[in-house]
Amino acid sequence: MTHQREVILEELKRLRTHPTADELYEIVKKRLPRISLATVYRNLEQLSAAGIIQKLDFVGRQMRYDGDISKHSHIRCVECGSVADVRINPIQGIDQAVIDACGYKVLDYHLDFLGLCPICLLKKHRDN
Amino acid sequence: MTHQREVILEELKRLRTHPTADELYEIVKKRLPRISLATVYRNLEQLSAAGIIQKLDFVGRQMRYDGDISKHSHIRCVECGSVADVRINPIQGIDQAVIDACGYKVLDYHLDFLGLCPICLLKKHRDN
DNA sequence: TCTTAATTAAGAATTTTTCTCAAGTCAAGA
DNA sequence: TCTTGACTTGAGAAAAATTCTTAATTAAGA
Repeated sequence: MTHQREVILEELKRLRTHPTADELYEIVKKRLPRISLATVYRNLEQLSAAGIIQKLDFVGRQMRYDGDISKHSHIRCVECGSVADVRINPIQGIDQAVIDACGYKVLDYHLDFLGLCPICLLKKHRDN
Repeated sequence: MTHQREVILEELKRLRTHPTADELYEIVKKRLPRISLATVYRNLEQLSAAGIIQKLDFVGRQMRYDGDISKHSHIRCVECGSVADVRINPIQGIDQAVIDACGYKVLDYHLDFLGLCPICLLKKHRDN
């Protein structure tokens, strides 16, 4: 475990914002000013391959990362792109329903939401 | 409605493969050899903004497009990236549960799956 | 048929991510 | 402590996906 990897993991676990690689790079740079963006990408890739963090590859074009690997849903604001956690009970018996419906074997599922965050909701109300 | 847009929409509606912009470009090019990739992107963007098609921006880094705008789930093969439809009953009362959990207003949700398609499942069995 | 506003093709530019490689670091054994 | 070899880093180049720019063309209404 290199120092760089340690700091990347530490900062990601501390954040609750599901940062992009670039956002995390800017934050880590405050502690390690000489770190390179490729190092951030490389370590995020390895940490998620090892199951230590989660790569959110279903929240739009850009990857986001989550230091919390417990199973939970996300909601993304369609206005500002912010992502929040949503704790919802797992759906029972869904795997078999999918195999029956399409023949694929289910490894995982994501129940994710699109919506408006409290701030953007307020803005909309003001504008109308 | 330009001829290009007509052909793009027609081919997308015909396909059941949730193509990427590039895949659709290759298919449309057989009918319109001089069409440019940017035209395909531009029209897919406009058609999805108009609600005539669906942009799948939660299936990985690359966007995919679906000519079927009826509400349904998708499953993506982790090996080959193929995407199939899954018809599952809508989840009751989920909107209120989310507002309670995180304060965001729900506009839409996606219940999507990761798994293995029948072909890759077979390959895995052969390799082991 | 004109007019004009929208759309096109082509390529440049941008954005996000991955790759390359020389130099640096680490861990374990001699 | 020194050496060795494998792993990792920083920096920039490259790749992949998408968007933008521009002059030319086309669609659609008057």
